[in-house]
Amino acid sequence: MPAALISREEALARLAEAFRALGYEGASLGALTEASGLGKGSLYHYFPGGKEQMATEVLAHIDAWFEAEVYAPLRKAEDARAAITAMFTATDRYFEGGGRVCLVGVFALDATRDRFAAHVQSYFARWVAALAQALKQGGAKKPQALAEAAVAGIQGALVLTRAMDDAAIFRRRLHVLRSELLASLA
Amino acid sequence: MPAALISREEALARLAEAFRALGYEGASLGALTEASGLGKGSLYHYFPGGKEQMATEVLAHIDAWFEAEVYAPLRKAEDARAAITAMFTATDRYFEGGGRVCLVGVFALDATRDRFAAHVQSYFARWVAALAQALKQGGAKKPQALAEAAVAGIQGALVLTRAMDDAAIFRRRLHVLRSELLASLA
DNA sequence: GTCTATAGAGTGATAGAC
DNA sequence: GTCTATCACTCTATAGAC
Repeated sequence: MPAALISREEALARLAEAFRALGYEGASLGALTEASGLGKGSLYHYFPGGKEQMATEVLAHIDAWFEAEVYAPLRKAEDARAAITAMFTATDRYFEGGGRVCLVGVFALDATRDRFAAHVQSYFARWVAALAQALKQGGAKKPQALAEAAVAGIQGALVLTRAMDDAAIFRRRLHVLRSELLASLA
Repeated sequence: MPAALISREEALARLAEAFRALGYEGASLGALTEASGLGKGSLYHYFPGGKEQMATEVLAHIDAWFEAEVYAPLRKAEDARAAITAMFTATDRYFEGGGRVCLVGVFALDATRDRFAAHVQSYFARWVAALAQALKQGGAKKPQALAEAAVAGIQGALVLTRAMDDAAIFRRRLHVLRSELLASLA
């Protein structure tokens, strides 16, 4: 059969949303087949490693997106102010103004973390490091601490937003975090 | 059997740790029986509503602890500085310096939230409100925003700490958040 | 005929309920 | 401990492209 109704790429994006909403344990294969729009056969054809492979590839996909859209621009930033502003724009877009939760954060909190510990750790470590580098380049005094505060702040904002089911919290928090970082620049 | 080896209270505390570590979906009844130290029969004797009742009672237990140790002291604070310092001490103790994760935060992030939405929302809303009241009483300028930032900051610190498996992150973040709140007081 | 993509009934194991 | 539902996963069957 030549023309698949749903591409592997599209299936991966849909799987990501399912894992994001349900968590790793909560995402049953039934839910994943339904979300992906693929039959069980197709799913296992694409992902012979099963659920774990699906999650691993979803994490890799997210990682690649952040690497290209967030980490790399921060690292090679010449204008720290612009780079940091761009990071918040990308972050807001990615998390859909708080309507979407961080899959890596979800995986980090429960026992799923142990299974994907390397992915989870790398995602956050590289985010903090890239942001710290941009802050340092911009002349901030404590770049590492500021970067840690901002990344933690974003994750906390997602938790609070989801808990209260109020996207305004996310917007408010992002705005404040951005202002604080920009104010720290020389 | 007349004398239970494990009290209902003790069982509840152990169930809380299991839910905390595994998430709601991830906590199988097998894991819960093992964690509780009770047989399956005793578990259902104590919690006829099954897994959902266990989680509900665990949430209520956590809620009561925070109400007594954190929210109430903040609300009736005469000395805002002392009350806020006490909040951070209690928070650090409760989360064991970052070695323990926030069960309500874990529940908030995945589909579990829908099941316990009222508990989850109330927990965070009351924390933010109580802290905002203490800040206001202490003469802070934007108590609501500051309180939101602090509670989100604590949750984010827990996510980052667990993701990086580094308790130093939690200590650093709590210290900074406390300093910021204290600095905001008149 | 072979290969890739598909669907879905069927597998044993284990879940949660009681 | 027993029940049934559901789990992750396998397998067979089938379709069309080459």
